[in-house]
Amino acid sequence: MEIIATATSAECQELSRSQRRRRDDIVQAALKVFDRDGYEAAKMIDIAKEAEVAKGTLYLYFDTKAALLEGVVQTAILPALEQIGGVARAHTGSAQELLEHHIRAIAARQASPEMKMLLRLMISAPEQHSQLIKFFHAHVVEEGLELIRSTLRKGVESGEFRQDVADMDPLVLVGSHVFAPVWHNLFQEKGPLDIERLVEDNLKMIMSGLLVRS
Amino acid sequence: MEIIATATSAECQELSRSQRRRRDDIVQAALKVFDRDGYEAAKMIDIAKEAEVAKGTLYLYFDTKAALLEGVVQTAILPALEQIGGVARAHTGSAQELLEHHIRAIAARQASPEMKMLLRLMISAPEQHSQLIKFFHAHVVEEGLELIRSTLRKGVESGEFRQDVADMDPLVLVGSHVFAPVWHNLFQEKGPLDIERLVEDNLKMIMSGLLVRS
DNA sequence: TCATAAACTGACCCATGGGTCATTCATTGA
DNA sequence: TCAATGAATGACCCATGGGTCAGTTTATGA
Repeated sequence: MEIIATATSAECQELSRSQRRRRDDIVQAALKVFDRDGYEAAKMIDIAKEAEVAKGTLYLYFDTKAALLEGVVQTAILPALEQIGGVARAHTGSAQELLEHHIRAIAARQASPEMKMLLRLMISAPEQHSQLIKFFHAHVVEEGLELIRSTLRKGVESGEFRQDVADMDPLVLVGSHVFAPVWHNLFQEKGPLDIERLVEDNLKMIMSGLLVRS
Repeated sequence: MEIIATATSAECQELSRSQRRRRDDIVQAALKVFDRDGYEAAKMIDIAKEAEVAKGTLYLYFDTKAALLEGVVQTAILPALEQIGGVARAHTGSAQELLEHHIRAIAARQASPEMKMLLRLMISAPEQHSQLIKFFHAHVVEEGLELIRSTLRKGVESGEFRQDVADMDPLVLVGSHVFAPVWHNLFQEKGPLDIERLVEDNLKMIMSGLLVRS
């Protein structure tokens, strides 16, 4: 699994328009089947049927099943995971506002179907997808946590947050949101998480805690 | 996957002492291999080697690979998931104390290696383990959340917590802890979660929020 | 229209691993 | 010591599914 692959073997160079379309059909089909069955259980023949091509055709565009997965991650997953930062440095309002913005963004991102699939993929076979996990840790987890961490510091400096907040593990602020992909994988049928409500409740607690003001 | 199985086929009736030991060897070996490789990728021959028996011997004690998994879950997993309730009704202190107690208990439970394995198992093949997932949802997730919910109500009634806390989604109070099994599956090598610290930070935020007192 | 190449097909190959069972080994009791 | 019982073995069977490639169809362009 080469995440930042520099175009290997089958998917080299420029492809013609029709080739590009075909490739995209296959990627979309694979995304659907991988998501439905999981990577291990997904059968190449099913992906072929879904894409309405013969099995052999898959191998004209991707050398192996693993390469196809890589194509899916690169084409359909990673683009959805682009930065939420940027807003951070430009932002001029209160730390509280900024924190709220970040938490909403993280909650929305974690609720996406891509996250659901990614989580299943990574947990099912961590050894095989160690590169993907590394990428995910660096660009989703750490980046997200660091965003919050810096916002907490900012809030302490501006006097909005208590001193000890600066050393707080940022995970406690988004734990219920990063849990969403797990929920979607296991309990989707029990009714989906009400993300909106979760965010509101979380923000309420973050800002005020539970206790009545003494 | 029959979780509350009433002794099917192979594992019927009383077993002799030596048989019981053998069975337990196999369960322990299976637990180890399932945990290491995941259920799908785990090979019966590897479990046999781990238990220091021949492959055929496994089938004297368990009819199928799935039955072996069931044996593992029943023997090694479920007993570790026994109730955290009970304390609830007996407890006489403040709701705040009770809430803290529950959160510590939940955090500890979620940090266990059994949870790590269970999560992987369920996410890898939700269709096959729907019974297990149902059990897990009812006896771990819902029971845990209900415990918190009732404590929140108690705190509102006693005047410790704000009114609106009663309607809060309890997941926001334990999100970072139920995320622990995911972390352990994916990022163990990046250093384990500092559960103690996470609990302390979480409790601090739950009770006081982040803001300076106005 | 026809030659050439590129895209596509699906029957086939074969490694893998769950499950079987004829045979061997160990234990027990007379 | 010697059946007789049952536990244990591992070579074997076979379904599955990833990957191949000789043959077929479609597109191109002179």
